[in-house]
Amino acid sequence: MLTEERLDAIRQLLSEHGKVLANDLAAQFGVSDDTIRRDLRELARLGHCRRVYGGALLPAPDTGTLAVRTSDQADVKARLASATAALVRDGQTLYIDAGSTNLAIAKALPKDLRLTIVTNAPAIATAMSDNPKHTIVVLGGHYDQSKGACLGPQTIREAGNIFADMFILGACAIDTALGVTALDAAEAEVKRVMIAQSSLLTIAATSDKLGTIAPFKLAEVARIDHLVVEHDADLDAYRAFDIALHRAEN
Amino acid sequence: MLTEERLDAIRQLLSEHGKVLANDLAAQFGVSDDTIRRDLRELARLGHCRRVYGGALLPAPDTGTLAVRTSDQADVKARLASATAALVRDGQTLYIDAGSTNLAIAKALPKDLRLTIVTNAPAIATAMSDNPKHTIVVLGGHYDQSKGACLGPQTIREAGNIFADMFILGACAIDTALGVTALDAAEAEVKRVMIAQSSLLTIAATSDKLGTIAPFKLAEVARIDHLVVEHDADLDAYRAFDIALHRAEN
DNA sequence: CTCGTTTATGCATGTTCTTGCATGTTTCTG
DNA sequence: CAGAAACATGCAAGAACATGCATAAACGAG
Repeated sequence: MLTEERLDAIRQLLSEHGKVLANDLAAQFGVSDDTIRRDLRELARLGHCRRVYGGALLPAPDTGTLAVRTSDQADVKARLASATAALVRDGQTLYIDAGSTNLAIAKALPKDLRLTIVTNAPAIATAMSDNPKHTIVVLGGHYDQSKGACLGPQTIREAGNIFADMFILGACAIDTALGVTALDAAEAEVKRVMIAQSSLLTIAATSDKLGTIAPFKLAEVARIDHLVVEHDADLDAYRAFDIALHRAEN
Repeated sequence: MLTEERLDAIRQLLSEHGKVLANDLAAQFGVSDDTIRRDLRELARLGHCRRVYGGALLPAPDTGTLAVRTSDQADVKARLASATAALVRDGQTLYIDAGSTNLAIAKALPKDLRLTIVTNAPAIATAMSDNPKHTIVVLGGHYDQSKGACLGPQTIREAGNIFADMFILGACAIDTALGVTALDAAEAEVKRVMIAQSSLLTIAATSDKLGTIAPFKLAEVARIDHLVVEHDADLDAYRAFDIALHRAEN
């Protein structure tokens, strides 16, 4: 049996049952556990499954409400947030798009700096503490409830008039070869405009985003100026680029 | 059974029943109490539950920044909200501006009606439960943190393109002789546009708003179509006008 | 056909994760 | 206050895992 056939078969079993066990697959296909694990690793990298101890599950389709996603990995996000917030300088204008990590970053922004914050995520606007040094601009448009963001032509039109010093990009996949990608077409459109209108591109990524791929391309990896990751992330593949790499504290 | 599956199952049981007992879970999944306790500890860390002696409960809904004003007179506002929400008809487009009473109204809107909700209050957009029948449009612009609303020329320009069946006007003073007035100039500008672009004008007012006056005039009292008040409000002065008067239940 | 390269695979090694149990502590209840 | 139940912590066994290396098959160029 060819390797590709086996991968297809695993995809098939996954979509049928929602889960697969590494042991079962090894016995079923007559290969070693190691080979199955390699397969699952590859499938996970392509986003076809989510690896768990003992096998793999179908990728979680937007786990529950926005509130749940926000509280998910709250400690990790808080650490990423404070590391990211440290990159901001007095007087800057920031684009911040949607995502629970970006929400945490917005909350962590230094309160003693004069900042202009432009966002298409209403939750970020409401989360900013009442601070006279912070000017907040909301990009309106059609509000996508599952994303927690305003998307669509009106949002893009409004963003077209605003240039920023830094764009804090959220919720996307990063692969050194294929670049920065997003899961949703409408979301990708807005993010592309924000990238084009910003001097610096900053991404704060939880480890599950690194080395993954999504359908809609946003930018090359080389376009990234600051990459903030968890303390134990593997950054070797990124050192070849001209990117300022930052680790969150443990 | 995979560990991840067990965690998912516990999440499921939690959302169904609102609580879980550690003993029951251990028996149900055929693992030790210790393992269940570890699971609950993990779920609590992720914010999916709140640990209590003997098991776990669903987490208390998080308290935002506007929580103080929102919780003020929460019972009164909830009653006003359900009375106001009853005025809405299927297929309508609604302008809803900022204010804690209006936030309560937005939450109380019937979930089985197709509605288009246009608001300059980001908190209202985020508060709407994920409902495919509701289309939500956010009016962007400069976000006034103390008001919790987008105000200014950009907001007005965007509102200029949208006509609604009803405007639910919030946070203003009402006097039978001097009309409907607002406390803030920028706020008043936006409200005036929304009034001009809406067929019906609805106001839900707590009793402390009746018979008071603020600097910036929005409209004559006769312009009001629906006035929703507390159960014990004195409405005599309003009967001379062609206004549909509604009392919230006690 | 032959040689070098690439790819897939299995195995050995060491690491990490999960789990149950033992121990001691905290919390509830009568 | 006393007993029981629930809990936290440390430990150990086993399963699952990652990694490096060796082997064998597949492949392409000369």
